[in-house]
Amino acid sequence: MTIRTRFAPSPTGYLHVGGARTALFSWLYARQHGGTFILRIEDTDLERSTAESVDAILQGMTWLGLEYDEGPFFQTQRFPRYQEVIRQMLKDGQAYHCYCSKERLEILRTEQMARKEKPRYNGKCRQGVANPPAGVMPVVRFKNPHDGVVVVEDIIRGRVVFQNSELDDLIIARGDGSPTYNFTVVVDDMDMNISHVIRGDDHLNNTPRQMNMLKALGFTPPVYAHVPMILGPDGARLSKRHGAVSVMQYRDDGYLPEALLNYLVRLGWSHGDQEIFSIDEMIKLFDVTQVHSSAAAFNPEKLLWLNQHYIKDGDPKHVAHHLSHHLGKLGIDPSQGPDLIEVVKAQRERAKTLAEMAINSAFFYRNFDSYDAKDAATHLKPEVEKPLTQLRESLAALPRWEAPTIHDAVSGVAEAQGLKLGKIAQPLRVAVAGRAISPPIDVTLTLLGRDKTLERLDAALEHIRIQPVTA
RNA sequence: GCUCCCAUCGUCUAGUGGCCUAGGACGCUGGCCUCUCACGCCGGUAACAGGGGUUCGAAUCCCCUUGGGAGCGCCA
Repeated sequence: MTIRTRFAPSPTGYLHVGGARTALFSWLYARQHGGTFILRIEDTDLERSTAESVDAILQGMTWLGLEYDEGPFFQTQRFPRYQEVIRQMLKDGQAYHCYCSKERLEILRTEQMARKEKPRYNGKCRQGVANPPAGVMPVVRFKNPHDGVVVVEDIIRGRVVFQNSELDDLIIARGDGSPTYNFTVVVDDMDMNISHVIRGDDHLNNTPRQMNMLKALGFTPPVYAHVPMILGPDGARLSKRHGAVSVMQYRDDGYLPEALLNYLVRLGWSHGDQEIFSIDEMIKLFDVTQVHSSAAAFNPEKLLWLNQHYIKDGDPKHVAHHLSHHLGKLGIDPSQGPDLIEVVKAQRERAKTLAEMAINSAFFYRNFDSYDAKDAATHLKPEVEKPLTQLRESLAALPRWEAPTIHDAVSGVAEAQGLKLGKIAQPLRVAVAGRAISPPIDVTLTLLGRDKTLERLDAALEHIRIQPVTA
């Protein structure tokens, strides 16, 4: 059997982490079986769908690396096909026109709720309407069976049984003739030969209706896998008020796509005690049937930890590639300064995000505007003028500008002055980096280069001389 | 309200009847390392929602309660 999975977002917003997770699961499933992954844009809601959202979703998929083999297909371009199926169903008596007004339906719903019943269409027009009211564009409803049950053999939920008596005749075409969601899904899954539908469990209740329509059309339903939703850290359904839910927001905040993917794959699924999964490992080890049936809460701290891990252990070249995007946002051109890959190697252990790393690395590429006030007050004091002056001479005289010789020079001056290394390294650090945070001082100076180092040392000495002696 | 789904540390999870005085990870926290910030290393904190069964034996199976979630649209 050929495996064909699909991701079918509606373009009414950005790609959010919940969607990204179901997309990942579908993609993984297709990849591990040598199958096909299809992207389908469900834009039948003309009111809410936007081209910007389509772009945002495509962009998110690309950034995550979830490449699709077919698509993107747009449902709005398949209207003729839906009309064709609707006509056929009407003709075969599997669907019928309904002239009930929205108002009447609303009253019906209210009455049913008052009677503590599940609100549903009562089938008024099901047997045909003798005198269709003039000027009313009827909707088309699917004739759902009255009796029997629909059994969903969900590969992550297990067997779920629905009574047909609980289901009503859903609308498959609006008054204006446009098809509705539950219907287009059925036609598309059928036409696209989808073998496995992996989607959010908010669709579990739609499944029996879809299966009934598939059956009416003579098509064997695909295998279903309903993955639980993602909850916010507070246990409520994940939403915008929980902060970042957009995939692209994570890019902008300095996350690596592999970190997000790794975080998402471990949400509701595990492989023993393993926490770190490369894409290849995910493809090899992921098992949809083992996905938890309970909802999982999104934990930003753990994502951050994973991001740090990938920054720290990832290929420096790869990290540098993504870092340059963030340096660019700071107005920095990484080609004007030390080799970015070397900067990454120096900084990788001290940043949880690329945005943070960019800020921490800015001083390599441009002069800082001012010293961190607290760090300057602590370290750029009159008593370091002498050691720093001596250090300046020592550094200026070095035959070669490389880490070991720089280190020897710094510790040599410290020793000569009877100071611990930190007593000289810290002022030096503030002098060149603007604050008391940087990679090891010898590495920092090596990357910064001799000219800038001496230049900034001179500026620091000047700063020490002109500051008021009251301190 | 009705239907469906779910329930192990704060969070993600291991666990599929004895290996569990419940393991790992994030977080938090004590210590070590140290030129800063970090990384790393060692240690600590903390859970089977409650009640009934089944069984020689239950976190694991069944039922009930409670608590969460989803659906019930001419939205997807």
